[in-house]
Amino acid sequence: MSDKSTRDHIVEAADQLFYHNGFEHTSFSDIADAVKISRGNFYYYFKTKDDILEAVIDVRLAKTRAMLDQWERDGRTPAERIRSFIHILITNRADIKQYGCPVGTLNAELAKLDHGSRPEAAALFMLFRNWLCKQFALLGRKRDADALAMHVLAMSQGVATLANTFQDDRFIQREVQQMDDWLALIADGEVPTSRPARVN
Amino acid sequence: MSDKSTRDHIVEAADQLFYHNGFEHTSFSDIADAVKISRGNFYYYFKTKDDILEAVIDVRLAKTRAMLDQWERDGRTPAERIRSFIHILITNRADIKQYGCPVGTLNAELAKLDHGSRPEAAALFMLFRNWLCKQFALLGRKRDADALAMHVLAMSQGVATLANTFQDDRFIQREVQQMDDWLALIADGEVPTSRPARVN
DNA sequence: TACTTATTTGGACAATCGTCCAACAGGCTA
DNA sequence: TAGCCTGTTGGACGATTGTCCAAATAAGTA
Repeated sequence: MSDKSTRDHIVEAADQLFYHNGFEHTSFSDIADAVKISRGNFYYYFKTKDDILEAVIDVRLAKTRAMLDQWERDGRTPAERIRSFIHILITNRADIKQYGCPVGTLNAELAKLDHGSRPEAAALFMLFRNWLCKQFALLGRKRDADALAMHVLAMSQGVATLANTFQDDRFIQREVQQMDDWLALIADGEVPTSRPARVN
Repeated sequence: MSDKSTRDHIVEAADQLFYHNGFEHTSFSDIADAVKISRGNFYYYFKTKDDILEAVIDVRLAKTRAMLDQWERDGRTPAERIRSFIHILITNRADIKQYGCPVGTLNAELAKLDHGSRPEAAALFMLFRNWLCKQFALLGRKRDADALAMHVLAMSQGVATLANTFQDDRFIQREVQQMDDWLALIADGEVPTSRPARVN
């Protein structure tokens, strides 16, 4: 039918450019230059720029699902799996320092543009939220699993935002360390529901 | 010399539009329509769009300084003052739900645009950081005051980002409650330096 | 009153945006 | 070979962008 490589190259380049420079700030010409095709060729694969965004989000959704599945196979305990999530901050710290969190910044931009693909971008967050929720439930925190998932998500977002603004690596390291310690307490059942630890 | 009201109206309208729709997505025409002046009149007060951004940031810096000074006068204890900061999330929850944090989203956008005013936007964050740092020092946490300040900033940013994405009010309420409890522990000297609480 | 300065107007400008298409190249089948 | 399908090209299009200015108006001074 169709040679998928060109379409894939477009989506791949758009994905990176949207992350690095933002969706609106990225033009057709920018993507065309990156893929080294003519500007007119886009219309053969995508009707509008918004269609490219949808394709990019779809790819990100698929990649995220694959990553979460992999973590579920690799991590022997729920705590280990949650730790895998937290440690993306370390793994991707170079990119985060330069461009922030790809999920958070995309959602923030689409909110300002009042863009039609906001729900799909939010689904990206929902993927992590539900996965984390599941892991906390397995940890025996069924009652407040979602609250804990949101808490971890919020921390990660905040750390990414500040690391980006202040261009600070060690801040990431420090906050991840704290989250690891916090997670260990949760895993040991030492933190009361929905409340911070209280010293006896 | 010059009637400042027109200039002030421009900056005021630009401030709001930049927050609601983003800097790049806001055009001269948008601002002109809001202020009800002709598009050409901008050049009398500002040479470029970037100059308007600088003016907007300057106003935000001044307003923020005034707010922090006020909190310092009102709050009788450092803990009360820090609580004032945390509770912006509640006070401004309607705007945060719709547009996110004005400081965080501006910094995120300028980072992607690789904009020249990034440092000035970061100074907006620095204002909060230094003020919080001072309050934690007064609380007797001189050694890790800045780390605690960054931690509070990060939490606030993460909460704002997720509240915006998920359009969730109660999430803000819940996280603020947790931060209040955490702050109370810090104020009572019950949380070890740079580490989460450890149950005996 | 006249003259000067301060402010505002509406449109010109070059560039860029997303969109769209007629023409063309290359490979495959008949 | 001739015809057809799949991909690709480069540029036209109307709209919009930020910038800039000559002219008109308002305000203030002599």
